Amino acid sequence: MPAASKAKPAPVGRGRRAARASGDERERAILETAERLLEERPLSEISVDDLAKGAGISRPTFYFYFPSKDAVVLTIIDRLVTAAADSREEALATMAEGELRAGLRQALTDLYGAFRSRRAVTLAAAELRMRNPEARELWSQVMEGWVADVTAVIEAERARGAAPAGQPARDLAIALVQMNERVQYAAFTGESPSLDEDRVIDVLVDIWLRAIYGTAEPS
Amino acid sequence: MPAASKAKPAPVGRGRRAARASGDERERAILETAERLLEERPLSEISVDDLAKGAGISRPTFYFYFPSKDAVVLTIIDRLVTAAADSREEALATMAEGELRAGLRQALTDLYGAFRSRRAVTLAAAELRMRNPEARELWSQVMEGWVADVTAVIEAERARGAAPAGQPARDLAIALVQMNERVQYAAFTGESPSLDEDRVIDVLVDIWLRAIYGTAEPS
DNA sequence: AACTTTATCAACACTGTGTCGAGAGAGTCA
DNA sequence: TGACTCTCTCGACACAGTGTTGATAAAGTT
Repeated sequence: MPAASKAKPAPVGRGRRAARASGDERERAILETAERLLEERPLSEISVDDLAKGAGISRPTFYFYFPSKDAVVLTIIDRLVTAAADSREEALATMAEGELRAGLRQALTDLYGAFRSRRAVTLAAAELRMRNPEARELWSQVMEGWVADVTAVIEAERARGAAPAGQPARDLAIALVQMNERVQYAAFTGESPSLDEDRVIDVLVDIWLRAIYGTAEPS
Repeated sequence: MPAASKAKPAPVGRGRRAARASGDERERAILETAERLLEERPLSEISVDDLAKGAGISRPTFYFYFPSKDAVVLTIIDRLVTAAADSREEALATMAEGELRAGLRQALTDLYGAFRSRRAVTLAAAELRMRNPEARELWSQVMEGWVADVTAVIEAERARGAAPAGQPARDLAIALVQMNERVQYAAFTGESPSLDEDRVIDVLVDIWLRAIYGTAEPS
């Protein structure tokens, strides 16, 4: 007996049907085609037919594997989001007690790297979020997780007297996390104005440190 | 002679054809219909037929007035953007020398108000920007203007010794302006996480002041 | 009255989505 | 072996939306 045949816990699937046997191959082909095409052009300019053709099947057959174009992208985003969540947790873990400042830079660098390495998917996620509630929900969870962790860090730093009081920690965290999202997105698209890719981290870290540890007075 | 008939300097028009005589009325009806429908649902769920019906004309007749749905929205955005630019200039003008800190709060408040009062249009602009180069360009100009002014303010404050040195003023300005855009957008949609509408200004002003005037050390 | 301009829309061509129903091929089992 | 059941495939269809064409009406001009 080859390997898994019944022992496949239904890949949960962002609304897509469970896969089986030889069909796995097709499914992978569709996902790979989608990732490839997203490197070339925006999601809105990719049709179901493009995905089907790229995977070597007809358009109706595509619908055997995924209920829509959005579902394909959602599956891809799901992976990115999982990877990003791991990056975040790991980064914040190594950032325990004491050297928070250096740890923060590391955390922002790792997270930035996670999205930059999948730039095309990140941009597709932003596009899909505009019109797809499921994509919105998925992204929302990433942001919530990130905000929750940052809030905890800020509160801990304030509690041990390392950071001065100020706006509610969660409010501060929301604004900072959203700043990162927008600044990174702009750097990826290269729109103008935007930060050069190699300036992003320095600028963001500086603002984070000042927002968390600084006051509004020059020293 | 009624009034203007030939003496109409062709309203430049975001790609739309010049209007005339009784057609002006229709054109206005289309724009008003668009604004009204945008209060109800996202741009992607509004069709050319919806706009035509709302203005009391057939779909082909719509194309006599505007070349596409996007052109209608672009015209609307153009007005918002012009109003926002005025807000910005005015706010920064009253913010001359000295009381920069209070002026900054006023400037952010005014700009926030300009977009909040046209929430539906602001959200449509964000949506259109994703897939329309002209909308991107238009938005880009607003951001550039804003960044240029903020850069000048930061440099002036540093020059007179009121603000400490730090990241290049323009880089700082880009990140701060983009933070505002994202935080305001999130507050408008009410996505989660997002700041409560009445917390937005306090939080943003605090971060701006710390980023510009503060250092990364608690006082 | 002939002519021009503005304004209107039915009918068409086209692109893209998603569904239906008729199979083909592979595996099961009686 | 032959009936049965899966998985997988796709031609043909129905639909929704965009944008164009060409015929025509109504109003203004000469």
